[in-house]
Amino acid sequence: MQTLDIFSIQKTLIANFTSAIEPFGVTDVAVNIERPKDKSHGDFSCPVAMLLAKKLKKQPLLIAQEIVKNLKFDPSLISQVEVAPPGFINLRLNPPVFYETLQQALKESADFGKSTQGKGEKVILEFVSANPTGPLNIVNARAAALGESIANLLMASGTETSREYYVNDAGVQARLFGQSLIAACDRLNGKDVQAPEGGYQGAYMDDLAKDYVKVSPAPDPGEWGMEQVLKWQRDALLRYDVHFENWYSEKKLLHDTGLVKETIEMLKQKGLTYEKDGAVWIKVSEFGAPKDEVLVKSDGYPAYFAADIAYHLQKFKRGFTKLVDIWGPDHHGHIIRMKSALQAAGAPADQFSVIIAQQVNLMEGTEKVKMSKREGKFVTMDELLDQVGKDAARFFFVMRSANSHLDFDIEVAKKQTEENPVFYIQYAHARICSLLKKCADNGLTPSASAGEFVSLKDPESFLLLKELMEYPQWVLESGKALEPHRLVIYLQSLAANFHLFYAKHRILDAPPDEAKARLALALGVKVVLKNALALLGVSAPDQM
RNA sequence: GCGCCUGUAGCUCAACUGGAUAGAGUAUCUGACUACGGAUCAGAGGGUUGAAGGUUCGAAUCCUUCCAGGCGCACCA
Repeated sequence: MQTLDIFSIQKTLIANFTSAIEPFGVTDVAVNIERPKDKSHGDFSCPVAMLLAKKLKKQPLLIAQEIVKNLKFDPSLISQVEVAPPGFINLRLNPPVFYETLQQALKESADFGKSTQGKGEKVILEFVSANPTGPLNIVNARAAALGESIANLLMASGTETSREYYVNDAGVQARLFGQSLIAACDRLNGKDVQAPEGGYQGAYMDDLAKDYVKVSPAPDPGEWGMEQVLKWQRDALLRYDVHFENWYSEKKLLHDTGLVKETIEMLKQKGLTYEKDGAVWIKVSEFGAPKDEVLVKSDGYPAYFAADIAYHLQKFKRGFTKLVDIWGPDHHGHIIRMKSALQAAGAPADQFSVIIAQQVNLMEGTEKVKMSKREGKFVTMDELLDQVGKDAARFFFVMRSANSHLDFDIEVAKKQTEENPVFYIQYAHARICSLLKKCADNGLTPSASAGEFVSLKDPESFLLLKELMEYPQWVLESGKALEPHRLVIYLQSLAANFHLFYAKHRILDAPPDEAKARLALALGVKVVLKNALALLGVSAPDQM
């Protein structure tokens, strides 16, 4: 018998349905197997009859009944087929299938959930990419948590993925930053100077100045300062358990190599540019952008946009088939511009997508925390980590979809109580660990093979068995959709179902066969809790 | 003015991308250990999915028009 997992089961079912609808002669309908929202409807559901209804101009319910007549299932796989209004065909799995997948989960352990279902694409995920002119802030922290989790999900499903941090170390920023640092040094010496217009000021600049004056001979203030700030950022991200394969320097890799100039030249040759008011413009408005943009400023320097186009074209040239960027809410207007530019340059623009990590409101209870730089109230990622810790921070940021404007309640995140959703899940894990230990002390060990699980017959056990079986699919889908919050929803449900199972069924003093089977189920839950939390960057403690 | 995002239970958010009776957490109220971790479990109340139309077997989801909030619309990055 071949290995039995959620993917192969679904594949089989789709094949079964596809041949069952062949007699209808409709070819352009894709068979789709869903999880019913209401668990009482069964384990799988197929809405294909409703899709056919339109084409055949017949009642979906009647079509569903006809399909069922044509359906031929392997009886060891499917134990029940039902038609439900308005035309769903619902299926139930044969119980041994669940036992089989639990055995699989226990065997694979830390590898359970990994698959090769997502292989084929080569994804580059660019995120955080904050200017190296100051510490990382809250939105950066959100982007970091999202990016890292998405990368983990993609890789777990076999998608080749690279994480990249684009370092904006060129242009006006660098100059301004250097000047600001000099101004800070002057302030150290008692002079009353401000940072230049649009420059950088704040306690961290003064700290930087104190270190800068100690370095001799004095290096270029802009370059030196940015290196220091980058180091802060790296350290903060490391502390946050966020890693990058590559830090891509705008200056070194795009400007110094002449890539930006080449790109501008290429765009010119394609006839995509024109001159106006002493500047070079790119005709992105012909490709969907609301207006044209400046490529080369009238002072002769390339505009930021030019470097950004070069950078993204380069990503394709480096062999990536899919480009995903995570940007802050203030950049959503750039999406259409970038897409237009890529399209104009002849790149596959639909393979470029942007996730907007929406604004974060820091809350303390019902009160909004003022994000005043001067007061320094948790404006930086480091300060947030000091306050709530890595687990809560990572969890809270991926708990909601990137699109929602997030209220981050520091009070709740700090709490070590049931109000805090992280602890609910971690508690389930710790509880299982403690249970396993206690059982081991009493000479009880979990059973390990499918045949020994037959005593798991109650609805609570089946709920868990089913959820365990579905786990690899949740990993795949959350990754594909670039939405880690889906995995959080899954986790909360798994933890809740375990607590329910635990409250209802005794393990230690059950008859040995039952006890060992239940213990195996608990172990399966523990394995998945730990694996899933790891993908989100949250620890799974053995005790709390 | 134009564009993007958001609007769902008192509050914070889901809803597998058009599917079945719109679900969780929290807050409120009520119940459950002489027992493997009560950081838990069970139950109750709570909804015109911002509003009005439209599309179809079927809409929180799609199209149109409004309303409200946020963010963009630089030869800044």
